This record gives sequence, structure tokens and C-alpha cells, in this order.
Amino acid sequence: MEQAEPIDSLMEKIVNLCKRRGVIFQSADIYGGFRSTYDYGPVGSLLLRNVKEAWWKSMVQLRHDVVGLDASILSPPAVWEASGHLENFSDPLVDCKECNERFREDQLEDLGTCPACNAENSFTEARAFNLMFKTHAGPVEGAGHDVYLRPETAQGMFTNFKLVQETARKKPPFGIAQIGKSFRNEITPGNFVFRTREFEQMEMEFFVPPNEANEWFEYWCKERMNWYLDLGIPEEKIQLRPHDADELSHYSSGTSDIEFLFPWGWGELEGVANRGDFDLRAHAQHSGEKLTYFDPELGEHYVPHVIEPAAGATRSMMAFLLAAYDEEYVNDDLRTVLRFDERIAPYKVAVLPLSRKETLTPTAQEIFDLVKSRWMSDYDETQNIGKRYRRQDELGTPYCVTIDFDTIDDRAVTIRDRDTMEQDRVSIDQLVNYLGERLS
RNA sequence: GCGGAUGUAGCUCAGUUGGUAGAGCGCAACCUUGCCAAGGUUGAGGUCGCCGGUUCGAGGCCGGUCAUCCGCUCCA
Repeated sequence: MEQAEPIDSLMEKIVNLCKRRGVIFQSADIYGGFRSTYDYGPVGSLLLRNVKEAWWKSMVQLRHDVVGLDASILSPPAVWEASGHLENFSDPLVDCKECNERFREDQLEDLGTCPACNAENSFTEARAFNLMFKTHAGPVEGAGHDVYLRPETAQGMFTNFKLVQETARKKPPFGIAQIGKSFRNEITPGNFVFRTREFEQMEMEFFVPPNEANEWFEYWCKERMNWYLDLGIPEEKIQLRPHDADELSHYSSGTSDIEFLFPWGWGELEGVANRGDFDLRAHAQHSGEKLTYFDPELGEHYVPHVIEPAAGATRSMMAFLLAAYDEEYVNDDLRTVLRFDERIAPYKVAVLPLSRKETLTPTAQEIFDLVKSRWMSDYDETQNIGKRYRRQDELGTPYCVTIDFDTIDDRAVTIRDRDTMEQDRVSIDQLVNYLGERLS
């Protein structure tokens, strides 16, 4: 069997597989692509959804002390003045008055000489290039109509803190969780979907009494690490790294990153930050609203402190892809398998009639109807069975159900396991039970 | 943003000194009573990233632009 040229890097294999199998496409592909934006295809949209649902389940559904929120993406400048993003969330840029080239001030070797045209002392004053996308609301463009696309989902939890706390009748320690898109005008996006200007976050703000902040910080670091491990990220590819004092964001008094070992090195999947009372205090000050909690037992008001586990949904999805990727040789043929945890796998079950003969079709349809109402399933009847098994392997489908000519007589099907490649003969009556014991 | 490289079919690539495009795999249809990318037949699919220039003629040359990769820098 002739092999295609081996592709050297794991990233290239992943990008290639993502395009071939409908996981991730570059946006506006037919127009030559648009930098730093990606579209999630038929398989990728399932995968991303599963990552988000696994997060939501562990953070909201299975807890009594966290509630959900879905806040707006557009927000007025006042929010970002209070949050500090208008002031701090920027890079200093200078322009050369001679050649109009633009540079990052902190990257220039010699502040007096332009690297492009060698002009002396030609730079403008440093100006902040804000990383927030700005647009305008209503028909009139200009001052007073500016709105911003949120650069993080967190502020929605802070501005809604009081409403959520009162309507959900929660008292600290409690959290507000949100999944949604955020936008940052990054100067240097890259590494596939790792750093993009439009991305999806999974953030939770956990409000605690000030004296409990440190223990909750430790708690969430451990909890979040376990989430990745539980979903199949191997221990040697994930680490918790505390930030040095000079790395801290403007809002943070302590942060640890959960990092994954990407092919290019360690990269952040999630930051667990101790934001103190920075945000609620700032919003209280700017809005004039009282954002405190009255503790009836202590008989006093206090501003809760915030522990924030903020994860990247899209980059986590890429980490799960990379961690799941596996190759092995079967009969001298390369077999590519995505060994996803079944909760992450795009399709849980594939229904594969052994032949396209009319005698099998009704039964195959019957079985597809049976499984698709419970699990996201695929149906494939083209080409030979071996080829179809390998296709499902590349999508990480845990179980394939095949219908053969005996099925018509004995009402039993063959279930093939992705990881062991072993087969079980199971009666159709028992099929849902059999799969239900193995899938969530 | 800077430096370097690259861009030809869904994927991986080949296209000799300019003479208007090929392969393998994949995909689709049919045949094969068939369980791990099998075999046979047939077929779809490309204005060679995009725009402009030079030329009788450009996938090969020139300019611009968009995108990707590597390095620097930076950053959830």
C-alpha cells in the first residue's frame, strides 16, 4: 500500500484533518481568507458545543452555588472606563512623522531613530492603541455614540451582580457563569485558533467574603485542573503556573495559569485570578450604585472579593484535539484516531449498514432512529466498511453500529469499539441499554 | 509590526529555458454477500490566492495586495 508523503508537524496534521473532515475552516475561504478568524464546520460546531456543554455542566448544572448568565456583547464606554480597560488595555504606539511607519514604543531599540527611514527624533508622542473593537450605535457616527465589543465576558457578571444575586437569592460564596464571544484587536494573532481576534470564553466570577478569598482561589485552581484531566488531557501535558508579580493584569492581585503543552510550547488555556474587590468597587464608584452584600449574621455590609476561572473555549477545544490525536499502524496502514472522551466526541454513534442493498436499509434506518434521539449520531452507507470505520476513527466516534444480513433474521447488530477495535454482537432490543452504559 | 519562505483539484504535491494544466490519495455513481482505508468500471472537480503590468502568448517574469508558515517581538 503506497503511503502519502509524511507530514512532519503535529500542528499541520491537525490543521489538515480539521479542514478535510469539516472541523475548522478559515473564514471567508473563497475570498482568500480573513486573518485570525475561523469558522467551525459540521463536526467542529459539535465539538465546540460539547466542550462548552461539559464546562456548563460542571460549573452550573452540577453545582448549587453557581448560576448562569448570557450578557450582551455591545456595551457603553462607561463600563470600560470603570473596568479599567479603556485606560489599561492597550499597547503604546508611536508614528514616524517622516515615513508614517508605526511602531510599538516598547519594542524600539533606539527611541531617537526610526528603523524604517533612519530619521532622527521624528516620532510622535506615544499613543495607546486600544485592544478593544469600537463601533457606533444608531445612525450617527461620532462622539457620544461609541460602543465597544466586550474584550472579556466578565464585566457582564459584575454589572449584573446585584440583579443576579437578588433574583437568584444567592449569598456569597456564589458564582455567575457565562459562555460567550469576546473580541480583542490583537496585534499578533496566530497559532491556528489559539489566538484569534474573535474568540469564545467560558468565565465564572465567584463572589466570596473577603477573608475566604485565598482558600477559594486554591479551591478553584484545583477544581479547574481536574476538569481538564477528567476530560482526557494527560497529566504531563497540563500544568498550573502562578504568575510573577510583574505579569499581573491591572485587575488582579494573584493569578495562576492552567497551561497546555502545545506543539510550540506551553500556552494558556485558562487563567484563575484573584480579582479582589477591584471590579465591584470600581463599578460602584462609577455607577453610584451600592454593590455590597449585607451579611445578616455579621450584621455588616461588605464588598465581596472575586475569584475568576476564565477559560478559552476555542483554545481548549484545540487542546482536546491535540491531546486526542493518535496514530497507529494496522496491517501496514496508518490509522488516525481521535481518542476523545465520549463527552467531547462530536458523534457518539455511527450507524453503518454493511451494504446498501434495499434489504438492509429499513432496518438501518430503524436503528438510526433509535440512537439519534438519544445521542448525536452519524449515518454512513458509502463505500466499504473498513473505510467507514477509519472515517469515524478520524472523527473520534466511540461506537459504530453495523447492520448485516443476519440482522434481518436474528435482530442483532455488531457494535465496534473505537479504542479496542473489538466487536460485540448485541440484540436491537438491548442496543440502547448497551450504549447507555457506556455513553452519558 | 519587522525579517525569511510559501500560495497549482477537497488533501499532499509535480509542472523542464514563458507556448493557455497533471499525478496520488480523497469524493460521487454502479458492480462485487461484503467487517477494519479491498478490487473493477465510470465520473465530477482547477479562470494556477486576488488585481494590474511586460509579452504574439504568463502557472513560470515584474509590481501591488490578501493569506499561511518559520524566526523576532508580543499576548487570554
